[in-house]
Amino acid sequence: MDETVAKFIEMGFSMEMIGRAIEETGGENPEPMMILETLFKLSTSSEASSSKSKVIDELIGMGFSEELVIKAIQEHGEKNLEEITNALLSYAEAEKMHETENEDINNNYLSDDNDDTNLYSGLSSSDEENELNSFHGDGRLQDLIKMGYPRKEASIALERCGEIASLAEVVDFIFAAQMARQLDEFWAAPDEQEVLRINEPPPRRRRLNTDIASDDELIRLPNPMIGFGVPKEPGIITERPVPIPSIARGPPYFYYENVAMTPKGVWAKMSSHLYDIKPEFVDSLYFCAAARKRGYIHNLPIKNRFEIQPTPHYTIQEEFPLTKKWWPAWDKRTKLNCVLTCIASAQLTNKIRKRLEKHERDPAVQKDVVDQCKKWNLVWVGKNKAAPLEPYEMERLLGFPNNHTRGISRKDRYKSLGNSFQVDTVAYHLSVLKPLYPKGINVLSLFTGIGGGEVALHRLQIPMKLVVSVEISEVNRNIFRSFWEQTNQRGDLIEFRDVEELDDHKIEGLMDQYGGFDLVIGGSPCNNLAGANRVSRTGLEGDQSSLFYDYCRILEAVRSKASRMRRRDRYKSLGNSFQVKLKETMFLLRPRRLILLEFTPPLPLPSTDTTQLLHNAFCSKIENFKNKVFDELTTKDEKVLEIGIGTGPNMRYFAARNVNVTLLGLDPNPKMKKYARKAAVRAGLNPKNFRFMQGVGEAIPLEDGSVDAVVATLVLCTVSDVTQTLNEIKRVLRPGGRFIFLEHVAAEDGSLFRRLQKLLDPLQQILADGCHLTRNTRECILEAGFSGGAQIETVSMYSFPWVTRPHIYGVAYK
DNA sequence: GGTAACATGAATCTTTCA
DNA sequence: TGAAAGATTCATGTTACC
Repeated sequence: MDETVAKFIEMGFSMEMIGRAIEETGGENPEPMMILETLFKLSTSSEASSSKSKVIDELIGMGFSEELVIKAIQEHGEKNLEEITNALLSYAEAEKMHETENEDINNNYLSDDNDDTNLYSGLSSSDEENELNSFHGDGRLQDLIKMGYPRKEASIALERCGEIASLAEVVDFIFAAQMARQLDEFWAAPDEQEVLRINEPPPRRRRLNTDIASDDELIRLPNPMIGFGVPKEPGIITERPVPIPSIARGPPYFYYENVAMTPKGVWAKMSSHLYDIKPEFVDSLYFCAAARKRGYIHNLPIKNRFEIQPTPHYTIQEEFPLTKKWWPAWDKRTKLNCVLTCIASAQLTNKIRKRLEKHERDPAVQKDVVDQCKKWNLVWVGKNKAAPLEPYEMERLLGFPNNHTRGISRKDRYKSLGNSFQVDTVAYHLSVLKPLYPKGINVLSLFTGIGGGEVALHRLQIPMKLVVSVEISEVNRNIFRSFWEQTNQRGDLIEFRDVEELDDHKIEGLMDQYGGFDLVIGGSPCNNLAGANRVSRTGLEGDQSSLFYDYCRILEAVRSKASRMRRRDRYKSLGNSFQVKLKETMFLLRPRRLILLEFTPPLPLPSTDTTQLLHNAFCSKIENFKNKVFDELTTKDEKVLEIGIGTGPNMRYFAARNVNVTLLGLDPNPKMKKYARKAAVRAGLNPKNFRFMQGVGEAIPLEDGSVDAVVATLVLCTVSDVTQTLNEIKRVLRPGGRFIFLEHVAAEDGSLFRRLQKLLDPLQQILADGCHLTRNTRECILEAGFSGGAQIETVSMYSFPWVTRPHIYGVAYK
């Protein structure tokens, strides 16, 4: 009995409640199941009849202010939870509008001139209505950015909400996503939570219009440009002055680089798109004999950095000793300027030689020559002979191996080197990864160039288990591949030409295959940012430099997927026991009424009475329902495809209809294979008749008309493209074949439940591996064009989580 | 057709000086 | 402190040459 009580405590019930439940159940040794039922009863009723403070606490925990919660309870009574929630949502909406108005007033007040740069200034209510109504077309993203939302959040919201969404809906989505992120942080592992609590900066929901950044918002370059400190200078710090926002902390790490001297406002914009992390500006002249002013936005730790050995020479004369003999005393340079992509002409060398032969002692001539030498980075290679650096000399300055770029044209060598990292500088920053990844690292390298980041990791002796490289220049790809081969790398190198090839699906596939990325490194093109560009220095929106947004897109996809993988692994590391899952579920649910619609633990259940009872209690109630769905299958269905087979929770339903069925299981996650196979064996299916296929519903790897039936239970809520998935299902079905389905769908338009679904949709997508709450799957199926029509029933039942209802089930005929 | 040489500017930051 | 001058800058487009 003590063990049973302990289990109930572990599930989250209080001792007091368990005592009451045992008492009410009666008898000296009541059945655990009976106690459990009483506990649920008590739990549910206690939610409604508990003290006011408990209700307040819970609503505050949902993100509402204490003041509003009390107001709502006073107005609607503490027992009417639905009315209270409805009222709170209305209050929150009104408060948000009020907040917006205040910000507008403040913006106008703070604005020096009342021109049109502020979108809100002078807007009447009808103007606002017009704006809400006219929120369509290509300018939607820009509108949101002008309103102050980060581009990343805005573009995700637009993508998820769809073309016809109103401004209010998209803004609601962003707001809900912010809430979801905060909840996500709540669910972070204990060690992550500890980090989150320290120096948490207040979240910024809205920003000023940054198209024309004010002076306060500009990021100014530091002087000296030493970032968080450099080895040979005093002032190294080990804690960031401005902490990394919680959303960006922890692995996978990222490291973004670009030129320091950009048009005004560019770094502020890049920072705002990379989690508001303040850039670290470093001039490579503190590492080598040439300047290279760069900004780095990264979430790496900064403590215990170290230099790679051997360290480069610190002055021109030490790096290139042969120049000492010819170096005139009046040229005081010890450092070179930035290595650029172009070099001086041979004609300039000739001109300088001729002038010096005639006027060597003329200070004016000397100054002019030094100016030219600085401008073109010339070094003295003979008497009165100042010449540009050779490519191999640039390689040395930049920390690359000798002849790293050999084998391509001289011009391409200069171009590639001029665009590369300074390896020693980057390696200093990346050195903190060495103790973190002693067994190696998985790298996603965007805009790889000639592989400066990878050379740094190699010189740090951090094994690269995997490098996924994206580089558009064939010349650069060849250089990098050559480096990979010459250094006998043992890891896998996967190359992409264009960042656009790397969509979310590919990223997730790679992460599933290799267990995720540890580092996303890259510097997007600076062509439209660089000071040396006199033709098209058009800023971050320029043709090439706008690829920065692809870096952000890909990084976000990687971190989002990693977050889901981490959560999944966390469940596993905790034993993936039913109790753990249930405890989390019960915490989320208010009131505590639930039925698990589809849950089969990936690992065998612990054989305790309580967990088994719980499992039985939840699953028995849905069994009848699922049986009805699967009754559509007959022994004539010899070859059946199940989309999203997961761990195989439906195996017994298949086995009950046709034990000899040939079952094809499709799932994007290859790790599901072993669980699905075990489930098939447990259900009594012949393992030889079961085939697992890794893939997605949008691209089913089967021939046309090759299966008798397709089954999908709770899958269309998760796929990226419902219409495409349905088209694929039609394609692989034989004529007369049937699509059998069970899905949860959006609640009725305009209902409170629908509003809650809309609010919780982003959270659900994060917690439930991309599951959408607001899909109109019924309409999609009806419009999919199944030639034999479709029969669809709608039911409303309690489910897990409770917002995933109502449900539809039925069959569509090809 | 491919490569190399050559001519071209302005934004931004830094330094100087009144 | 602010204006002015000086210094620096992951470049581009055209032409010449092989």
